[in-house]
Amino acid sequence: MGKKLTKRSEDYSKWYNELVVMADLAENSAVRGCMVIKPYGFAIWEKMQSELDKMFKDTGHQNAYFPLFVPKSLFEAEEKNAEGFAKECAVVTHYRLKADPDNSSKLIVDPDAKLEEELIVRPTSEAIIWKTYKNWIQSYRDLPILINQWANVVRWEMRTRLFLRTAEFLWQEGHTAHATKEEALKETKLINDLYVDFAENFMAMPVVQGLKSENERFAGAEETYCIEALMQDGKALQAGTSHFLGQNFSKAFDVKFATQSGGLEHVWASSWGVSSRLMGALIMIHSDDKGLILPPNLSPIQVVIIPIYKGAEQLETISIVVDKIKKELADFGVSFKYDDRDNLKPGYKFNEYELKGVPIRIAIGPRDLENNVVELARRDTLEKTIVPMKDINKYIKSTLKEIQKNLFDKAYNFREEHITEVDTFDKFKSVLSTKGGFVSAHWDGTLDTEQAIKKETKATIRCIPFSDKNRQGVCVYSGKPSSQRVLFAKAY
RNA sequence: CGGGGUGUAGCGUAGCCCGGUCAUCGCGCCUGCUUUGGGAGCAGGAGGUCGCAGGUUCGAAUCCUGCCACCCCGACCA
Repeated sequence: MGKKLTKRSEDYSKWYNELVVMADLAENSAVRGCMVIKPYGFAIWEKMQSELDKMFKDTGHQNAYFPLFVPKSLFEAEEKNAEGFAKECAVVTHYRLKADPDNSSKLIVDPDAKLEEELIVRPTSEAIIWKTYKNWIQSYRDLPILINQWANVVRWEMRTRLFLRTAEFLWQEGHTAHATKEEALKETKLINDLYVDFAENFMAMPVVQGLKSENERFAGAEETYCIEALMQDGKALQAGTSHFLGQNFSKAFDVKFATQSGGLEHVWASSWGVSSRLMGALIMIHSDDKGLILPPNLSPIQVVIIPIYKGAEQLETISIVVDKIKKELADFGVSFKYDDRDNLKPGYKFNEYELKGVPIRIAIGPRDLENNVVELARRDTLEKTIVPMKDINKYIKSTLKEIQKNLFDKAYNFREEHITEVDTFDKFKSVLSTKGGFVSAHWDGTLDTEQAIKKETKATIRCIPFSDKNRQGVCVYSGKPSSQRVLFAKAY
């Protein structure tokens, strides 16, 4: 913290490190690719968590918690799911350590403490949750089950990237069970819409909403709905997914229910999640050369107040006025911080809160006291305004809204400028290599074409958008007929 | 797992080619005084297994071998 940022880094991992949330990596492979979330970073996550949690509960969901460990046999039950994750699992094989007989200061794994069955550290919880649901569901009266879990999961990725792909990450995972296919599909779509709402209205991050291609789909899913965002460097980021699981898991775990008419059927399911990756997205989508820019709706501190003074006496005079402002802000539901640390100069604090992305700064000094005004500065435009003391609340209320909107509009315009429709493969390649962003192109719907394009350009199908449907054309690669444009991009 | 790079104080680094007062500099930290409207100044001070383990040598941050971690590019992926 406190290091001067002179230019945007191409390397976002480094960028994060410079910012407020830092990963301190231990020096051994056991915690390879894990991150430490520092207090300010975690405050952002908590804010995101609490807003999302509210949205889940408003739509009838409940929180629960399931174990970290999944016995291997359970994991095997759903083949596709197991296949999808088998290559990247942390596995517990022993339950005890003992002193090394050759070196008493060292510990070794006790070979006598080998587990009869290995435990998988959950990469996702479908298996253990469906094992549990089997006992919870007998009748249509037990349905639907609408459960969400806030948890950590572990995926032993070959290559990690801070925030975007860490070995351990925080997320929420929803797992729902329904009596009918229609209901499960409706739930899948409901959450997809909810994620759009959260991304756009809280994160100020415009997203494209649509379906994943079969190739990009979650292994155990019949259909994967996604939201896809575009970062400032022109790369796409999958921001949240919602899966229609059909009866895959209920069949794998034999979860049947008695229907109203006396039949016995497998239940229908959905699962969905967003992760701490969203923090990475939030940083990447709004930051500028001065540091983070947080949308007011998610900023742990919306307003920071910085006193400018000489000597304890002046500080005291200012603090009395600030007390009044603090009270008004609190009544107003605005979160704020009064930074009266004496060992740092105002200029230092200005830069610190700009680095942290606090939306509005109030500076107040003797000159302002005389004129009964304060200086307000907004982080997104860096504009400063002198505001009469009595208008502070009004100004702050409207400015917080304006900043939220401005951030969204800015990101939206950038996104729109970076969706390029192309009709030839040459154009496809040149847009990708020069301008970046989403390339909107016709696709014949085959896996072969998708993989050939990926091999040649590194671009994948990010999303088959819900908008932009039913436009006839020919596939940009194969020339075969196509009924819809899809979005390609290089992705994180 | 393949290809490239890096590892020196809390952070960022110089030194490595050509072994020998080379452990350098900046930020940060501690003490004191002066400062405070855009990252304070001066003076003094603390802080290091030079990634780890071997080897070569009279002598290794520097050369050799092995290992580990991190970063970038692939494969894989939220």
